[in-house]
Amino acid sequence: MFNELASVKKIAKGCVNMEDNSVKRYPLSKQVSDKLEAMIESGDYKVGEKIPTEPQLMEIFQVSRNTIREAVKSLTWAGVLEVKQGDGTYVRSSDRFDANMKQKYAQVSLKDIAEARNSIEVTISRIAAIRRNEDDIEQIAEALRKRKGLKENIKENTKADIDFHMCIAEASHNTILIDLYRSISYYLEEQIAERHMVSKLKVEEIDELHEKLFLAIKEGKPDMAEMSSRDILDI
Amino acid sequence: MFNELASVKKIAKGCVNMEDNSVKRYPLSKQVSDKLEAMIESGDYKVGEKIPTEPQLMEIFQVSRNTIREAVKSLTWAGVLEVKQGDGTYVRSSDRFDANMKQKYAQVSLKDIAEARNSIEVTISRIAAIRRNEDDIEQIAEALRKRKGLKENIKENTKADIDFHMCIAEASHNTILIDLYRSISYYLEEQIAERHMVSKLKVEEIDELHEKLFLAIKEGKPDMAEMSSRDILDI
DNA sequence: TTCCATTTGTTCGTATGTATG
DNA sequence: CCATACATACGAACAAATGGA
Repeated sequence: MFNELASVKKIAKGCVNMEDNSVKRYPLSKQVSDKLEAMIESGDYKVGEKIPTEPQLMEIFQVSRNTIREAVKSLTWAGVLEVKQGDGTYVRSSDRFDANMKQKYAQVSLKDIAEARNSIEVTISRIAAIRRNEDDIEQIAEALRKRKGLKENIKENTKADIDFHMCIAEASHNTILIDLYRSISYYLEEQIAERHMVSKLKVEEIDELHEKLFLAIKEGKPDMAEMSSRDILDI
Repeated sequence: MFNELASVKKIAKGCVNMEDNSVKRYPLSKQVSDKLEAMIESGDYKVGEKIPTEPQLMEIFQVSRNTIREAVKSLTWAGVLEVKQGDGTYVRSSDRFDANMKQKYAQVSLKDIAEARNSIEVTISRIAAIRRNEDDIEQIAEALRKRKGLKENIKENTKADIDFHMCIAEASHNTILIDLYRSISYYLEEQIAERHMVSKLKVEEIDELHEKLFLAIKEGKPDMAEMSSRDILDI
């Protein structure tokens, strides 16, 4: 079953000598976790699947059980693996990023989270206005159309709204800001979906504000984009 | 030196019996980390201070070194402790919130990370100008003084600079923004420490910009704070 | 500067407990 | 009940980094 794993390159014990006299530490446990993560990312083990047992991993990587456990533990804390005592270890997610977010947000007030999201949204709008390309503009325009289309269905509307802002986030071309914004947005979506329900403005006015934001980004005006974004949030 | 610790209640080995027949596992390492965290939260060990060495902790809690290390590790990953090989273990934060973002950031380009940090810094400056209180202003002023003081030692200077901006972050009174900023800052501190070395401006001009940011926050001018913050980063 | 004691880092072996199927 | 698999804990040895003599 794990024959293909027998071809795993022998793990180098101790340190790795670099050019000159510099030495880079590369702990066995780190080597193992790196290899495991690479295997997961390359699809050797898919999400939901069980990875080999600890004794099997000992055999595969030729290290002690403690080292295996150390590696598995780090991937567990990174959200990549999920361990079930008496059963086995499963692949939870191939994405290292949003796994931990939920746990972290659990204790923080919704108000702070919303504010953090809004802050990032404003700053993202500014960057997007500077860095967007033609493709981004097209994507945002499309999302804006969809957003305008539906009015009655709240859930659909919320989703369209998030899509619109996610398109803007993508246009910032900054991986970490995108991931931060997405993680927080999805978390908030689960918690509340009524930002537009408490709005003091009419639907038409909100649409207009979004239109303005789009134009600012399209025309590459960061200050205007930032202001428009703030206007939307200050509803 | 650690006599007051001798009074720590003996840690119960094995399991804790609950009412009925339910049994709740309470691992030694978890007991140790809980106690350590409680001590930190209660002020027995303050932020920046060194906690007892591993052998001392073994003596205090009467458990093996591996157990101590497991406990310390969990607090390290929770952002509460900071371990320095060959030196000791320090209290980084009494707040358990900032989980290990380091691993999450590992695959993202430094450029994106720096930009994300700068974005958050700008938005934090704006919020701080709105929400700061007298105590915040005093803290920031103090950090500004320290920042101005030393000029030659690069490492010290970097630390003072981070402290200054962390004070501003604290003044925003938004837990998640503070933690995001702190996590990213610490990560960047390890990666690069030369933001001011590549600066095109003279030291005096940089100082002046920081002074301006402080005044904007002190006088409660969000727009001016945001602009000043951006000026500092656009160096 | 070198040397050395201290402190943490990594890895192994071993034993025993607990949960699952 | 039992074989399997993971959880916890102890002890030991050596490596590597730090700070001070």
